[in-house]
Order: sequence, then C-alpha cells, then structure tokens
Amino acid sequence: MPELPEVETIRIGLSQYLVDETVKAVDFDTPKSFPNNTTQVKQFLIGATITRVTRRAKVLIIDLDTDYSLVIHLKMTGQLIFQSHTERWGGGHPTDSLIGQLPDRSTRVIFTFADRSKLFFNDQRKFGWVRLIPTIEVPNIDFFKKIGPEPLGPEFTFEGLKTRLKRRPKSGIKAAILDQSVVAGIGNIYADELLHLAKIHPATLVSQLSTAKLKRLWQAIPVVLRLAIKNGGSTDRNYVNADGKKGNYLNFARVFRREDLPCPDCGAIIQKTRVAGRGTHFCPHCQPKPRIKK
DNA sequence: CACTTGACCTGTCCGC
DNA sequence: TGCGGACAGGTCAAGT
Repeated sequence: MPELPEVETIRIGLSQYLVDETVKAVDFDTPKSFPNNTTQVKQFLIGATITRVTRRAKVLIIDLDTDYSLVIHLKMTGQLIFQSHTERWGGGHPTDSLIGQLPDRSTRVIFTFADRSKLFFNDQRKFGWVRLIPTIEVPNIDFFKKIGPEPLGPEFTFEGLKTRLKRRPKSGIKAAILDQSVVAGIGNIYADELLHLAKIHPATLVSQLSTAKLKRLWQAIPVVLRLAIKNGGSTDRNYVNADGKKGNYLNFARVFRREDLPCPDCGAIIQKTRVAGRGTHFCPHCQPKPRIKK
C-alpha cells in the first residue's frame, strides 16, 4: 500500500519530527524486521543524531551524523508513527486515526530518543525491513540498483520512459508501470488511477500503445502522484502518516475501489477485474479494451 | 532474456 | 458461531 505518495507523506511528517533527535535505544521483535549486527547498532545508531529524512522510490532514508543511515521499506503494511514524549495514543481524532495505544501487536521496531519521544515501526505482515547502512553505500544497495527514475523529478523524460517500456513490448501496460525499473514508486492504486486519467486499458500491450497514448501516460503519472501527495496519500486498509492518521486521496479517486460506481468522466459503471495478477479497476467506456487480446 | 507465477506473512471478509 | 479459503498488495526467487 505505501506507494510513492504515501511514503512521501510520511517523509514530510518525519522530517519535521526527527531532525535533531538523538537515538537513545532501539528495540525489535525479530531479526527479520531489523537485521543488523549488534556492534554496528551500538557504534553507529545508539547516540547518533538524525540529520535529514529523504526518499527514493518507496524507500525512506534517515541519515545520521555517524555517516550511517536507516533505510526503511514499508512494503505493504508498514507504518512509521512518531509519538512525542508528551502525547499518548488512543486520543487521536476518531475519524482519521487508525492507531490505538502503542506499541501494539504489529509493532516490530521501536526507536526511543533522548527526549523520550519514540518512533514505532509497525508491520502487520512482516514484509517490510529496516537496515542500518553506511550513508555512502545507500545508493549502491541491490534494491536501488534496478530502480528507474523518480517520476516527479526532471530525469523523468518522455523519451526515457519510452525507451524503458520498449524493453518489455509484450507485457501489459499495467504490469510495465508496476515494474520499478521502468519508473520508481508506482504501485497498484496509482497504476489504476493514472491509466484511467490517460484513458488506456490496463491490459493493453506495450507494443500496441501509440505515441499519443504513451504521451498521455507520461503526463498522467506526475499529475496523479502530486494530487495524491497533496491529499496525504491513500488509506485503503493500513496506511497512516507519521501522526497515525489516514490519507484522503481515495475520496477523490477516479477508479480505485470504485467498482460498480459511475466513472467521474463519463458515468459508465467502473469494473473490477484482474490484470497482472492484481485487482484492477477501470472504466470500460473511457478505457476500451484493445482489439488484439493477450 | 522477457514475462508470469508463487512465496513471503497476517488479518479480514465471505460463504457454508 | 466456527472454519476453510480467497484476498489484500511490494518485491524477489523460481518457473515457463
């Protein structure tokens, strides 16, 4: 669930709260959630002060003044929730908070800071991870080596997108934009959303896309992602921001989770099917199925 | 190499 | 009410 807009929303929140915090302790439930050796933790994490919080693709990077960084992937159910030492959970606004008292049974890692504030890494399904890595090595970790350009940066050019898509002409366009080496940060929610904006059926083969359609796709990507960031991301089930609060984007969604409801553009009934192994929402009128089937 | 499917996990929901 | 099974979706490994 956390895709680029959700991770970016968390980043914005965390960079307000975490910069200048000094790590006093770290606790975790299993090595899977935080697989580091104790020596490095003691030497480069405990006592370190956070200098900045950045993001690449769906990954958060928390830099420390020891020249190490915490690199965090939330995968599908990860949450990073900050609790200042004066607040206690359970008192959040009932309609926008999903979080009760922390820690709870999905808490995997707890960072405690010198001022007694805490950062909770919750992850129901244990797919996510936190790693402590020398800052200089972060761009070279295996995960980043195969990640495509940031879709909100100047490096996301039309020609570049076209070139990377042409490498996989026989795949459906939805599968292709979910491929993180084509473009970074898009997941299931925004794939459906931006294909609707671009008026492309998700099962269309890449080789069938006209230049005009490719251009619409390229233009739709930053439009949808920026709107989602502006609305604090999407809460489908688990996602919350650094304050433990839900995102608003799904209130404005074009198709995602809107099966059997009218298309915002034409009023036709939105359908849900399966494409690229994922639940997929589309408008049969605005996004007609291409004639040559897979 | 291009592309698809299953595994990793846990919780929820649906039908019987 | 309990219980099995499908489903959720990001990434990687294994399969075609």
